[in-house]
Amino acid sequence: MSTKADAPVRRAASDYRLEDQVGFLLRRAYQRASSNLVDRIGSYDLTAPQYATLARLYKRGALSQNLLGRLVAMEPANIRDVVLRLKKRRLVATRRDPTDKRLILIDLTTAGVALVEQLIPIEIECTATTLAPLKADQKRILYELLGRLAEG
Amino acid sequence: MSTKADAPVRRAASDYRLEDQVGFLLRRAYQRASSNLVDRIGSYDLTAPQYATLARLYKRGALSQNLLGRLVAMEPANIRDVVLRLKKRRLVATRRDPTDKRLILIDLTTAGVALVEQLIPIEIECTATTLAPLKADQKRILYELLGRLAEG
DNA sequence: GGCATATCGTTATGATCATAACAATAGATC
DNA sequence: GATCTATTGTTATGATCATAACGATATGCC
Repeated sequence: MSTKADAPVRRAASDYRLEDQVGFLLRRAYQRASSNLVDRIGSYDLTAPQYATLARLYKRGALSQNLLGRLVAMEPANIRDVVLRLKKRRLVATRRDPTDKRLILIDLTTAGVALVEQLIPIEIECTATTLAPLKADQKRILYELLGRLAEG
Repeated sequence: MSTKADAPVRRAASDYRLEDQVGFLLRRAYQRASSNLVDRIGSYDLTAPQYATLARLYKRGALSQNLLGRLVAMEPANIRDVVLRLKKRRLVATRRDPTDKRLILIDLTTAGVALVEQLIPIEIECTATTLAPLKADQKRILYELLGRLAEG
């Protein structure tokens, strides 16, 4: 704890504060949200990106690996690994697209569908927990602002 | 691209949307912010967490590795790796605390100080870029809300 | 048909991330 | 002083992340 004040104020003063940088704030807020989620669905051995992937497939049905990746904001190389892990656990199945040999179509298995339907209410509850410090109208504003940032 | 509409609406309908989950929004917003930063300081071969670490040391002076990690929101195992990389590049130096043999004190080298002072204005400019889609009062509100989320 | 370009998936590399288990030291308590 | 507990740093494991380079397939245009 003791920083041992052997050098008082060695750096040139500056108005700069790390806490004022959005990136840092966003990273910490995401850490919190992610931690909340893992606390709840961790017993299912699922991570946040894995859950997002399953949820996407649940809503949209079969998707090419590449498009699936874009819809969950993951690079091709990353969505590949996630799909591999989900496939190993039989939550997802793959097949080649007959009309476009480049594509790999990903879809939920029966087990995958069952799991997602079990997790969705937990996720909703978890989002509520994360947003608990905010009032209703503040939540709405936050969504609006975050959405604008993400879209750039 | 073509999803090949071979299965219309196979899942039970649900009000759930992935885009409504804060975690997902925060992750995407952080991706954007991080990408903006890397676009600008990438030529220095620095990542966002590495920059944050340097910035902390710049403001606070020498810190124990553990405390440094807490101040940049990184686990002990992770801050260790970051410090090792920065140390390898001579941006940071370490020494043992004489009064508490458990502690490793981290501090910027002369080269580290020079680099931070070069990067700070870039970071500030980068934050401005990320926040460009927002009006002044919206930025203020966003900070307020994100801060509240991060603290829990 | 043939060719340039674009897209898809893979591989490799390196940097975060979180978690658990562990040895060493410090501090508190008696 | 001896012992119990807390903290610090390390190691190991596994999952994201981003980036670049690459072969295979589609698509556009001529």
